[in-house]
Amino acid sequence: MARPPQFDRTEVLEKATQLFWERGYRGASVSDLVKATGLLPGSIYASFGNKEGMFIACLDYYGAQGDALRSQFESDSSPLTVLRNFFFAIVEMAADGDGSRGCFLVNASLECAESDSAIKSKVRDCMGQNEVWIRDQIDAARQVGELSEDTDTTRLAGCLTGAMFGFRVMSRAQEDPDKIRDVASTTFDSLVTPWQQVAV
Amino acid sequence: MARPPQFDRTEVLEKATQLFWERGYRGASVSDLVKATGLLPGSIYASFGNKEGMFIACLDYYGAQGDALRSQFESDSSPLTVLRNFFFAIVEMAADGDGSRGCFLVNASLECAESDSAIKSKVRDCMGQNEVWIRDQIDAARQVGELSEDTDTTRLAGCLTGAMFGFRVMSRAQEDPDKIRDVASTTFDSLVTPWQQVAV
DNA sequence: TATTTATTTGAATGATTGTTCAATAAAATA
DNA sequence: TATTTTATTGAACAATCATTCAAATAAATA
Repeated sequence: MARPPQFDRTEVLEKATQLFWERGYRGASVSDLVKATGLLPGSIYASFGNKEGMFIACLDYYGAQGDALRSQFESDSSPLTVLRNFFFAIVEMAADGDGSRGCFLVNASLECAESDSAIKSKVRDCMGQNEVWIRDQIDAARQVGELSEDTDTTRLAGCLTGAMFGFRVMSRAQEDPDKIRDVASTTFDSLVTPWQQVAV
Repeated sequence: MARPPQFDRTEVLEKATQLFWERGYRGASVSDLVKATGLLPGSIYASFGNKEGMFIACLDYYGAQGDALRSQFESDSSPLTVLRNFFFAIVEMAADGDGSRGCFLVNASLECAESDSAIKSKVRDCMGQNEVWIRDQIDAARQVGELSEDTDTTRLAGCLTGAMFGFRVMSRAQEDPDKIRDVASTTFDSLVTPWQQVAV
């Protein structure tokens, strides 16, 4: 027997995420959030606790979108294709016009020092999930024989994750889209090709 | 016929850079800067114009240290060795205990949106100088025959720069030092080895 | 319809933000 | 030594910051 929230939580998180993504945690004020989401301060604090709580909710929302994106690529086609498709989907997001925002997680990770511990650990969570998924695809590719048995799957996953961080930085730094595509594809091929082999 | 500044500019820039590097542009307040540098607000504004001016001066200072570091590795030994030594010096800085600050330039680039145009362009300047230097070393290595004539030196320089961005992100994200070393060296080798050849 | 519970409102909070400025101090020239 | 020029001082500025809260509102149960 209570009044339900008037606003659509997803819609609010979407708008808040866009704002934080573009301006950063400290660069977006609560009154900016009020303007962007249409919520008044009281509602924000009732629903998210405080500004940090709202930011973490946005990181969560962004992380969940990452989950959705990744699972969208999963299929019964070859694991290496799944991995490649995902990788280059991210490349396109970075190269695209809106890529100048970079990756919300990477941005948040660099903006916040270790003293913002709640934010940092949420960021690490989401990044970790991504890296584990990548390693899972590599493991699967190895198991199917697309990659050599010698493949150090954890290492390769780490390298690809690092490469993705790299071109997301380039995209926020306003690098030429074609250069981002070029660097990303060259790096992907250089890292993966040595372990590739025809399926058994 | 005027009173000279009382403070050592380099000393002040060093302390301010440390602060901005750890906490970010918006995360470090002017009163934090006052505490860290020992300068009072009036002196800061007389010498640097405003907070943004001081931040840009710090980026400049950091960039100049990069110049110094790079030239420190230049020698008459092989260009590829120069490049490798520089690359792994940065790797060690990232893996080291103090690496949790990441790269000041990368941090600044991600924290600031395009609206912070003066900061953005200073960051791009310094990053550009770094990438050009890397390409110069690769060019030299190609000319000496350490790298194949087919080597696309601009592309390789871009890939190595991107890789360095990547592990600097990992270091700010508090990744395990040994993992950073592993990822960095694997990526370097994967990118460079295919073009390497015995000197003519 | 009356009551309960939660949300929304929007003004007000005190703290902190970046910045200014008149007064003071000190070095260098004349 | 007197004068000029700049640096330093540190209090004060208005603006903005994140946050709070009592009142008003609305849905759901009884």
